[in-house]
Formats: sequence, C-alpha cells, structure tokens
Amino acid sequence: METVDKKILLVEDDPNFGTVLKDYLMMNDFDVVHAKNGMEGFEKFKKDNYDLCILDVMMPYKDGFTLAKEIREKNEEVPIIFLTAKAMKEDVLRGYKVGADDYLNKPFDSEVLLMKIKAIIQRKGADSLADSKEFEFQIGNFHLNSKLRFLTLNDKEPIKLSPKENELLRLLALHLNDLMPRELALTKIWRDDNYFTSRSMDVYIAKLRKYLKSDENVEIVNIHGEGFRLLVKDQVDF
Amino acid sequence: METVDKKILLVEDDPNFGTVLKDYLMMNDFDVVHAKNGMEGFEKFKKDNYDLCILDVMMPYKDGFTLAKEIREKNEEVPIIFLTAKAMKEDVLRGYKVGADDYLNKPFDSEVLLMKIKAIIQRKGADSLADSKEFEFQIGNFHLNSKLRFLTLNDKEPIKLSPKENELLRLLALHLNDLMPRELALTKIWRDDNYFTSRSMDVYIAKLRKYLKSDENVEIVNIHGEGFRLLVKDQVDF
DNA sequence: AAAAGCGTTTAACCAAATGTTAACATCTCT
DNA sequence: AGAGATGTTAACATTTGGTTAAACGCTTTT
Repeated sequence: METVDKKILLVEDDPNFGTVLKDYLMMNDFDVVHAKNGMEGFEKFKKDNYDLCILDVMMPYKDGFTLAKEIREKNEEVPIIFLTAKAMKEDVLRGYKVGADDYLNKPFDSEVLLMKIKAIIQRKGADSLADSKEFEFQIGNFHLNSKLRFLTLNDKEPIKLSPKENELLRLLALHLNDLMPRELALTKIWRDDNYFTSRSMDVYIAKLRKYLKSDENVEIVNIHGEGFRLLVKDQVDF
Repeated sequence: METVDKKILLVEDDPNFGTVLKDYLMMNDFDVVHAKNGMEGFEKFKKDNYDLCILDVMMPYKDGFTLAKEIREKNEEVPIIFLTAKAMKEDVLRGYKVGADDYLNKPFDSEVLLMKIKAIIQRKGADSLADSKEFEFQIGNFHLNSKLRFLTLNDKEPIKLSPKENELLRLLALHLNDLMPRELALTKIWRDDNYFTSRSMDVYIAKLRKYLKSDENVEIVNIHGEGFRLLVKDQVDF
C-alpha cells in the first residue's frame, strides 16, 4: 500500500533541534516539510496535504496550540503530535482539548517518536485513501497505474487496461482486502444498477482475474450477494 | 446505534490502584471491567467486546505485553493503553511494537489519562464512522467480521457465513451473554414472524451451533419460548 | 465505403451459494 | 403423558455468480 512516503509537517522554531529532527525523520523515509514558526507552519499546511503534524508548543508569534486549533478548523482528521519542553499538566490537557493525538516531552528518545509516528499513521491510514485522487496502487507484486491504465508485474511487459477494466480494478484497489460492494462499482462506473450492468461487471471481474492470475497471492474473491474483495495474501508490514 | 457507555477492560494486579482507577473511570461514565491479572484479562476480553483496553505492564503470570499480543491476534482494532511504573525505553518500544495506542507512566495524572482515553476513543470512532465499526465481534476465541461474513477461530481458516447466518450471529453477538429474543431476529432478519420463518431460524441456529462447536466455551442456549442466548463461559479464574 | 480493431454489452448456459420447506426426533413445561 | 417448542437433516427451489461467445457500436484503416 505504501506507494508514496508519508508527508510530515514539522513546525519547530529551534533551528538546531528542528534540523536534526527533520534529518532523522527523512532518514526514516518520511517526507518532511520544516516550518520555523507557527505562521509559516499554517501557510505550509494550507498548501499541501499532510499525513501528520508535529508541532512545537513554545514558538514565537504563534504557539503550537493556536496553530493546532487553526489546523483542526481546516482538517479534523490529520494527526497532531505536540512537542514541549515543559510538562505542565495544564498544557497537556489543553493539547488534548484541541485534538492532539499524542504528546512528547523534550528531550525525548527519537526511536520512541518514530514508533509513535508509525503507530499513529498506521491507525489513521486505512481509509483516508477512500476518496483521494490516488492513481497508483501496489497490489501484491502488481503495480497499477490507473492514470496510464497500466498493470505491471515486476519487469514484465505492462498489461494495457481498458477504461472499464481500469476503473474496476482501481475501485477494488481502493478497498484492498476489504469489501468493494457491487452496488458501488455499478453506480460509480456503470452509472446504473440493473441486471445487465451487473452481468457486465461480472464479465469484467473475469477479465481482471485472468490478468491477476500470474501472481497467486493476489485474488478477487466474491462475497455472495455483497460484492468483491481484492485479496493480497502473505502481507508483510514494516 | 444506541449511545451506550464505552466499555473499558482494565487489567491491573494492584488491587488498591486498580479499584481506585476503576471507580474513577466509572464516575466518568465508562463501563469498566476490572481483571486482576493477564490470564483473567484475556478471558474477560474474549467474553465481551471492548472499546478500549488499559493494561498494566508488570503483572504476575502474564505481563501486559504478552496480553496485548494475544489481544491483537484476536482483534486488530481495539485501542490499547499501557500503564507502567518504570519508564524503560525498551519497554516503550516493545509496547508500540505490539500495537499500543499510548503509554503512561505511573504515577500519572488521572485527568491526563481521561483526556487520552477520550482522544483515542474519539479518534477510533471518527475513523470508523464511514463504514460503522459495528461489525467486528469477539465471541470467546472466535472473531466475527460481519462485514466480510467471516468467522475466525484462532489461526484456523475462516468460516464463510451466508448472509442469514451472519446476520443471526451478529444479532446474537450484539446481545452477548444476554437474551436475544426470537421475535427480534424474525422481524429484523426475516422481516416476518410466522411459523415458517421461525422454523427457518431454528435451522440457522443449528448451523451456527455446528460452527461454534469447535470452541466448547461458546454455546447458543435456548430459552424456551423466549429466544436464544449466545453464551461464553469462562475457563480459568484465579 | 467497406473492413478491421477495439471496448463494451447481451445472451446463453452452467455451477455454486443460499434459503425454504418438510419430515422426523427430541426436549420442556404443565 | 401430551402439546407445543426446538433440534436436525435432507430434498428442493431460488438466487447469484462464472464463463464463453456472439452481437453491437464506435473509430480507425484500407
């Protein structure tokens, strides 16, 4: 699933600490944008989509809480972790009130931060893709580029997909290992849910199965009366 | 779904601390089940469905990490918070590795814990609102995914359930250890309460019993003239 | 303009999954 | 004991899905 590195917004005014932390996170395969204060942090936040925000509490011009509140107004979902030097109880409570996901006291262990980041992103990650404009998917050993309508297995010659094949596989990939309801595909792709469109969809499922057959760990399974499930066996986590 | 209190499993061997914490949480409108050790905690976990687990790390017989791992095998979703007296880095990392959602060092501020609990439960709730997380159940050693219509026992091959089997088991699980009235299933699932639907339901009860037979601690008992009760017995208690 | 290529739909047939009913055995309550 | 409720199994009916191939419509090629 992890086609693209997770994007982190780091807002930290201490240039030394900020740079070290940024480098450390980048070494661990995160895509980090570093803002030097609350203002800049908010500007950067508005310009891009982040998977996580790490905010220093004590900052000039605009403190971490205020920034968090502004971020929450724009986006209720994005996880927020606070960094703070002082561990005042009031601060901690205030942090959770503005919707923090976690809280870390400086100095902290970088490995611990990393674990927290992974834990938090992993939990959030699952369904945030649901409506995004993602067009690249990893499906077992396959790679689907649904913009170019290519399905590639390792270094084999890419399979060209027809528009319907592509849309259907993309919908399945968006619900990877989960149910993709029949009705969803019919309304989204065929724009009509009746006997014939449903039969047509089955024909396309058969076509996709034929393509996917060359990786035995990938399978489209039917859930009778409900829909289909694009299943990837033998999954490895990071 | 009804607005029922959130159910918390608290596993803490220190009787004083455990009781105080339980009372505090209950005062704050949580439904708390208190287990005195890891074994008991796991038994309790299997017998019911919880919104959150709070596990002490240092416990006799079975420590919090081991317990967390067992819980994770049964349920990948339920949030876990660790309590620990010592704040060893290795422990913290180990906790996150087994899928912790948070970590607290004793002594901690109860208000902070409350905030964390609320943040975590809220976060989970938001994530799963899209497809309403009301479809995963723990039934003894079984795990029911009523969205994918799977009934899984430990690492065995999942049993595929038919729509009616699934709906019926789900209704029973919603009333775990409690009466599930005949009439409820008939009106909700069969949409008609007559002689034939009632016989049909009995056929499905028989099918479910056959599936559930492989865990002798799980049983569907009849309450003559009233309905059925999905019962999870305890195996160990000390 | 006819032929060929392509994506899609329709049709037909078969296989699998699901649900209902009937028949009979057993249990529970009075 | 006896009536009604429940348990179990199997036959049967129905619904849904899988597959193949032909038909259709559209665009490009000859």
